[in-house]
Amino acid sequence: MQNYQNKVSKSEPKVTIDLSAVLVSLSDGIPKVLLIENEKGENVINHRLPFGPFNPNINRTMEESVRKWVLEQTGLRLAFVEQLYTFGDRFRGIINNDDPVIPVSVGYLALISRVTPENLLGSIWLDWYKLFPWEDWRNGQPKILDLIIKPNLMAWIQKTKGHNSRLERRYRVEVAFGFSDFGWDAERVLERYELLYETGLVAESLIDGKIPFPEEDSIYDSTGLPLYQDHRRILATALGRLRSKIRYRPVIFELMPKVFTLFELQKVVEALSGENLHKQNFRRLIETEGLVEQTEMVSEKTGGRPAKLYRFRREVIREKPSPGVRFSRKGSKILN
Amino acid sequence: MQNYQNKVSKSEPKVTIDLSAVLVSLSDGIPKVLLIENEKGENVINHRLPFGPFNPNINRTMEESVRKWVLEQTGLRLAFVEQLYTFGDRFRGIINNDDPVIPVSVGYLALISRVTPENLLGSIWLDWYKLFPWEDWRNGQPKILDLIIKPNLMAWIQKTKGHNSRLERRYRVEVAFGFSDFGWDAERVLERYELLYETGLVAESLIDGKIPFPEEDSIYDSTGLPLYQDHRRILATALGRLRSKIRYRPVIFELMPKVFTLFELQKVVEALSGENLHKQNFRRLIETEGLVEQTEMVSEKTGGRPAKLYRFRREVIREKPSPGVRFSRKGSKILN
DNA sequence: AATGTTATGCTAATAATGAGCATATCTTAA
DNA sequence: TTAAGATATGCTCATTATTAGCATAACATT
Repeated sequence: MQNYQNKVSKSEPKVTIDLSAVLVSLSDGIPKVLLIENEKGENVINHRLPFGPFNPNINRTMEESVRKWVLEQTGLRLAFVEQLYTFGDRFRGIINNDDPVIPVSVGYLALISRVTPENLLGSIWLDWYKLFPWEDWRNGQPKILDLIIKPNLMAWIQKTKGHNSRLERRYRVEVAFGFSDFGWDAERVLERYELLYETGLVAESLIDGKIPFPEEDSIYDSTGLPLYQDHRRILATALGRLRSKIRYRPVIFELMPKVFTLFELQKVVEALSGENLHKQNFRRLIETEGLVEQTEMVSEKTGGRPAKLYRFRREVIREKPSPGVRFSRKGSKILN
Repeated sequence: MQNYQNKVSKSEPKVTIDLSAVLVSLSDGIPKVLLIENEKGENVINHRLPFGPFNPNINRTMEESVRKWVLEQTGLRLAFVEQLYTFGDRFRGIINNDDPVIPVSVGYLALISRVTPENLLGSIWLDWYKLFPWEDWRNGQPKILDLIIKPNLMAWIQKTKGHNSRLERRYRVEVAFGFSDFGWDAERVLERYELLYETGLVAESLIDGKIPFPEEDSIYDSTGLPLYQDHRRILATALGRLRSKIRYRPVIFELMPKVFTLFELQKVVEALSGENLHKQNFRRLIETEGLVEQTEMVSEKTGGRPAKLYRFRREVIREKPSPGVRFSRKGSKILN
């Protein structure tokens, strides 16, 4: 049974597996991500995700290893952890030939119920939308879309010759950025980031040498903070996955305190999805889904009438095939 | 910027990345998976997925590499390919200590529009449900569930001491196998396989040394064909993913010919989901989702009234955020 | 007591879903 | 030639969800 293993392993190149973790939390309605400040250097890029190599001699599973790296680099013990994706074409073919080690990276998503002190190794909790300004529609369509992204994407479409090639680009852009019939689809975070990367609208494109020369320096000031290596791509994957997952698994409660008001819950969902929801319908949704149960307590923190406090109803997991916050996806409006 | 890379790479163990492919197709309403017959040996296990190591010096991306391995081992050129999951704890800690190479495997899913000749290297197309007999509910609840699986799982629950530990096992079993309120959830393929593995109900458990001694040999004859290494686990992941993906992306058409009748389409969906669907509602669903358009042709192959032939409406991708076959999940019945 | 603020209850219109009856159009056997 | 069998297809009705609001409740502050 070992035959295949041995046979195919002969001429192996050295491969390294990096494990990277996206830690998500919230404070004051701001969705946050844990970043670590790079050591000083001549780099433009100052931030990275917690990460480290997978060493199976030390940690039996990759998840164990992720937990270890995160603990070492941030002091945090993770609860909810989920594998995201494995990135095998890091730096898009711009591999440093001096370095015989070719890194593959496996991204993980972890949810943290509240932000922790920022300390070890210069870790900070950064507003997710500082990295993806075009993803936050809670105050209407982000200006950057019409000002910078849309015109540049349109130019990119025109730049190619050939009817089919142009059509293909147009379709990709339309679907990813919602210039099509159905409008903005919050979950397509990765598709959007990939397009911006490809069209040279994020700083990483330059650094990876994809784009020959900065056309307008100012663009990169407004298209979000660039990260080390492909970490922003991993983050985009994480945001997309989280946005879709809250709809069919009760993961949102990993981000909530033990008890909470329905409006607090709504604000968290809105912060993640980047969209505003209809308040009355949201509470009906949550209640009829059986996701929560009342406590006898009320919150004093609200301005007006005190809000009842709820807690997560764990039993819902055995009652429905895919319990989650199934709010509608009919585009973004400013409500209430 | 290279600092981190170098620093962490120092004491790397040798890691191998295997890429495995799950090729799915259909013939005569039977969902099939491509397997390769192992070379002769004293093994019990005779089949494996197409796989091979990722060598970044040869193929820039992992997907490229998967395509190459599949082409070499089966002669097939893949169209639709999607990454599934990365398995880092292969053989569950039973690592052969003579072999310093610890394999991590990245699974891929590919859809093939029709089964191909079975030839190169002894590749065969096998009925998916030969590997997962408990997953096919098209003719009612599979007998194996009540006969073998349920009693063994119940015994496994009782085997542990402590109220909490027992409750936890009970919950896992209930949710995975639908002994809970909502019944069978077709998408939880992996959860079910993992449970069977853990409880020693599939042959791989024995081979990996998880279970000390076969209690009843006959069990393993009925719990499906075991595969090389963790390939059956990869297959379970693939089936679960596919079952969920057809609901929100039009991937089902990757498995269809250019034109087809609505009933043919239904049969394919049923074959994958393992459930029977309501015929009239299915066609209403497909039509109102805008997934198909009529051709002027009709099929002669039907026994009675000739059926109109349809084709996939590609434009649907730009019209809806997540077009797919959103049939209901209200459990399985025998319909029509 | 009036005003502002947030929570919460409720409704009418519309859309989606679940289950099934009825009819249409073919082939094949009597 | 007709009856029987087999599908395909059209349509309905009851039920449940969803959307968009209006309206009221319960607090704090002025």
